[in-house]
Amino acid sequence: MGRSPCCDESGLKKGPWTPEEDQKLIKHIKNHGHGSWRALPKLAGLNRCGKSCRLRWTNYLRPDIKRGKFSQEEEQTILNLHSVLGNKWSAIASHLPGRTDNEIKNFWNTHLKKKLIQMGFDPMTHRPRTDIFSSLPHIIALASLKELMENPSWEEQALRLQAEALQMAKCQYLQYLLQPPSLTNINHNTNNNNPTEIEIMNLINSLSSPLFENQMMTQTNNNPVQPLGTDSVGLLFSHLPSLEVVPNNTNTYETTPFIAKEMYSQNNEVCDPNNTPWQLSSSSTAPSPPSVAPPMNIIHDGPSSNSNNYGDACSSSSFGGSSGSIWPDHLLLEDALFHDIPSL
DNA sequence: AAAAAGCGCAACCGCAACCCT
DNA sequence: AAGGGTTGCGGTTGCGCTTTT
Repeated sequence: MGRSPCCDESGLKKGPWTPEEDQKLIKHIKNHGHGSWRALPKLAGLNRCGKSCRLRWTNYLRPDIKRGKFSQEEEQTILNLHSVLGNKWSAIASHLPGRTDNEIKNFWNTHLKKKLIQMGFDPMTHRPRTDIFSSLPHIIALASLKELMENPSWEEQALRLQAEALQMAKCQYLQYLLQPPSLTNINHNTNNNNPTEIEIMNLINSLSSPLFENQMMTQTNNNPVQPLGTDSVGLLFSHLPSLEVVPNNTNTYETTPFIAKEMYSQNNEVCDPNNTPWQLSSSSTAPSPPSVAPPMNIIHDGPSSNSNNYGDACSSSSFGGSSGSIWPDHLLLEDALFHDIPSL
């Protein structure tokens, strides 16, 4: 197919727009709409290519554009959507009224991506980076050095830092073990590296620092904050449901209840405390999605089945299917980002 | 105070999908 | 069905501003 010559055409201005050009473009679109972008520059008296005009309008001049800092809600929405959609900036932007794909892309590249990397997460998979243990000695060394230089009681500090770094790494590894399969990988039913319950229990039991408790305590639904004991772990396994999010188009995505909850509920209504299977669709009687939510159907297939990665763990007799509804929000990256986790 | 480095963001580039004839 | 034109999208660049050295 032929490519449009666009800005390569000689004589057309490139680079930053002047206020005069902006005014011409705004005035023309106000009066005539944009029509054919290719024809617009001539009609509007602009020495620009249509592409440049379209970009300027959609990313900057459009009257409904929301400017300023991204709110924490917006930030979390971007993280959630990115974990499902990847770098589909326009799709993500469609859930954030007033924000452009370009703005979201920039925000991701300059802020969120770095934030994830700093916390030891892979920004593409949203999973903890698997090389955490290999880099641990380096991290500990750096952290210890910093403390040594700043704190007179350096021996104590160095020991404390080492312990905390190890705990943090364990937390991240646990998070990795318990996380749903890659959200961007639809065919994930095979996984030969499932952790055993004993491995996970041992890991949990070995974690005891305030740092760990901060990360691992339940914090939802105004429940009294309780550390996770054996029962909690059982619950945790028995309630890792598999969700299918089916957009109106033909693509199918799988996502976590956390993401769905974020997208469809503002008050934790979706996570039914009675474990009633819930279903959301444009025609259902379930809680209506917020205005930013996409017109999707969500099918909840109940507590985790053997068809997913958690099948073995969930069908285990020792972690029997008790009822409840607590999705381990605290195990998810998106939540962790907003907790007060000390950085090393 | 000046230079260097880092950061944020608007704008550009090129590809691919869509549309129209 | 094929081919050319148009639009949309994601990756990248470059520039101006801010912060650090």
